[in-house]
Amino acid sequence: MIPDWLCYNRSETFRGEQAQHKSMARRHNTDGRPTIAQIARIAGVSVPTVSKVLNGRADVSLPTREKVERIIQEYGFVRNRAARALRKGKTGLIDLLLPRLDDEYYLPILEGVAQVLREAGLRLVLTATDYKPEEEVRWITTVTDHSTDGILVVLPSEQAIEQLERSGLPFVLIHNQGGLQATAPSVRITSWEGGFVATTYLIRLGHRRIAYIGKTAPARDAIERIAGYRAALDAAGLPLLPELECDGDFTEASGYQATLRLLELPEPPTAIFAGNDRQAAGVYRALHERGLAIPEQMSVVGFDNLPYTEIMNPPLTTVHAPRLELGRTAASMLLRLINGEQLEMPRVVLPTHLVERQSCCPPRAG
Amino acid sequence: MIPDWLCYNRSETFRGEQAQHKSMARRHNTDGRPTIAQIARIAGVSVPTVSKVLNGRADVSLPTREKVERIIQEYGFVRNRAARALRKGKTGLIDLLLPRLDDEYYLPILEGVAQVLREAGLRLVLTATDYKPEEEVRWITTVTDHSTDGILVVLPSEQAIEQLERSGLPFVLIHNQGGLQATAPSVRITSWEGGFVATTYLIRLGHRRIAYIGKTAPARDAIERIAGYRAALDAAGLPLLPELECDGDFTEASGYQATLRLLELPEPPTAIFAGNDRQAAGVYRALHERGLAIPEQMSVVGFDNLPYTEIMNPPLTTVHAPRLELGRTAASMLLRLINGEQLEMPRVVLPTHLVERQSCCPPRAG
DNA sequence: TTTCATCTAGAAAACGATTTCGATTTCTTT
DNA sequence: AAAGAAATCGAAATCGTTTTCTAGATGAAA
Repeated sequence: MIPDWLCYNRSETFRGEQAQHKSMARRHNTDGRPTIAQIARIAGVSVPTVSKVLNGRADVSLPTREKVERIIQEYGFVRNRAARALRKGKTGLIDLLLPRLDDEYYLPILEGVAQVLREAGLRLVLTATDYKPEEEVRWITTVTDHSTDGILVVLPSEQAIEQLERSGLPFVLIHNQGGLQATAPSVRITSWEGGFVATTYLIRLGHRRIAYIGKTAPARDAIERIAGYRAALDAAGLPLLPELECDGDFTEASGYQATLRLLELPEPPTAIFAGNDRQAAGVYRALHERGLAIPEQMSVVGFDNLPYTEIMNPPLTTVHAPRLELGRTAASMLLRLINGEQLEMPRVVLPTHLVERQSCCPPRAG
Repeated sequence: MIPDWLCYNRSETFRGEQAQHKSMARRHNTDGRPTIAQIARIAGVSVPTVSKVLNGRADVSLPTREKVERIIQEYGFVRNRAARALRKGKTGLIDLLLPRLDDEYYLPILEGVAQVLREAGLRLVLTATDYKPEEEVRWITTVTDHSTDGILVVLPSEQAIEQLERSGLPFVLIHNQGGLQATAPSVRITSWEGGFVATTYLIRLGHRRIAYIGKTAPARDAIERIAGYRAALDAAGLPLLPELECDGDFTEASGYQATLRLLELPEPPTAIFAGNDRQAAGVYRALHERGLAIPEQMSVVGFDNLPYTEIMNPPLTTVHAPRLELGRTAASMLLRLINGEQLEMPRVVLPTHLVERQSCCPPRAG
């Protein structure tokens, strides 16, 4: 009688174990990791049975299940993801495209995405595009194969969005620059409101001459921030003074330069709303160099709430951009899309809020 | 006569295109993405020929190659990574395990790894372990399946290293805490030397009472830093004063606390070597609060050279930890390991160096 | 004891690519 | 023109898993 551990795939067994040399038989599986077939043979069951045990199917008797589980434990078996992905059409991988990795701004976004994916048992494939749209398109091409189940893109270019829509893969955009009519799922922050609130805060403190830095930054968020600034001045009945709207590309250096120019004005401002925290750091440096006290001689407000704003001297009052939530929300939305669910709110906007610290006070009388 | 586009895999063609319903025929490939078989059929060639074109094999005639390439272009075909990975036994994925993502210290490491992998055409799977060894072990288990070709681990735990060695997968450790006798491939920085150089620099400036903060941080790098500090004092014939070696767990708060205690000493130090930049930020805060001028009344040196040290007031003199190179080097080593090469230098140590800025000067006479 | 429903387990067919190897065809060479 | 070499192409096997579908075994009900 033939023992049942010989019954499965006998021809394969013979060729695999007897007719061929050992070295040939395991050409691929060189690291000696067992496959389902080997586990099955050892346990004296069929391959599907092992698969059923692995996937917690019901149609396996308790003794069989326990035997298989013991052997899986003993041999430290883990299943081959590629084979599983091929068969199931899912890879368990999510792509995240970031403009760059050496910018701490994106770090909480990354962290938020990672948190949600970890909870869902998915893994995160990270790609930096270096702000180059061609790079982005190139990556989306390689990403659009079956290698991931979904894509998150931070600051996507128009072409990237087009390509994503064509690909048919689930995706969610973070900080979408695109036009307001766009329908692609996306998560943004209320930059306009942040600019409005920051400026209004300075106005309430009594400031009348408030400068803004960052007019030349092209990102949509930057445009909204200055729009919020202007709207706040307007709402308070204050004039919009062109000489108080400074160029700035959201770098520390441009904040420094702009501040020096502001200080040379016949009538300098009493407060500066830096478009982001990096520019605020430049503002600080210029003010320190000129020996001006913050906030007594100049109030400063930033935007983003980067970690180091807390340890600036004095700690910077700034608009908090909820970047962790940005990442978490986008990832959650993507998960729902992958699940085939409809998003009741495909375009989410997360609120910003002012974090009051010690870089602002009322202007000096006179 | 039978047209040649019908000749390949006829039975499959019939079942796939005629006998079955459309919905059933493409149960998996729901997004309408073409497969090699479909491209082959359209081009009137066999599946292997398309594969050869895709892989740039030589045994394809120019007209055939061009025809296939045109059709691949036209239909926007991209090959299924899972299938390729299964067959080739390589996934094109590298795992990077980081303690956490919300710590900007690791950012340049991540960037360095990403750079090298991008150049190599590999993709980066990112995982944060949150400093929990169990998490780490859990992840290494799921990672040790065939889903990645290699693993990079930052600050690995002992158990993680053991598990990696058992797995047989190529791996490289970054900031390995382990014993000096360990043979696993790893990349570290010269923390001891950094501590030595920083302290010596202060001694050369004329300081005699130099404090160190960060005695309680358990990481190997922290231990080496204080050892370098002590060695420098020793080499200069200066006494090791226990009251000048402060507790500190490398957080901003502990730098602040330690500084306050140091200032209450009957004879406070004239210089502080903060174990890292975060603690240096706490030192600054305490000194600013007490109205002490940096560097005139207190010299400060940090360690790590985080981005914000440049914009501190005054800019912080600190020891540069080459974190980008840490990432690049580790990734390059891993690539070589994956290629089956032997590493002539499995344990690499990258040099640190002092970055002189404006937080140090000679102590006041008397 | 017979009949029918319920469990279990396995054979075989996918999933989509790559690789090997043999069969043609085409090109040289004598 | 015949023989050998080189170029080109495709049939079939394979990677390791999941899924479907069917065949026995077992149990319960009549």
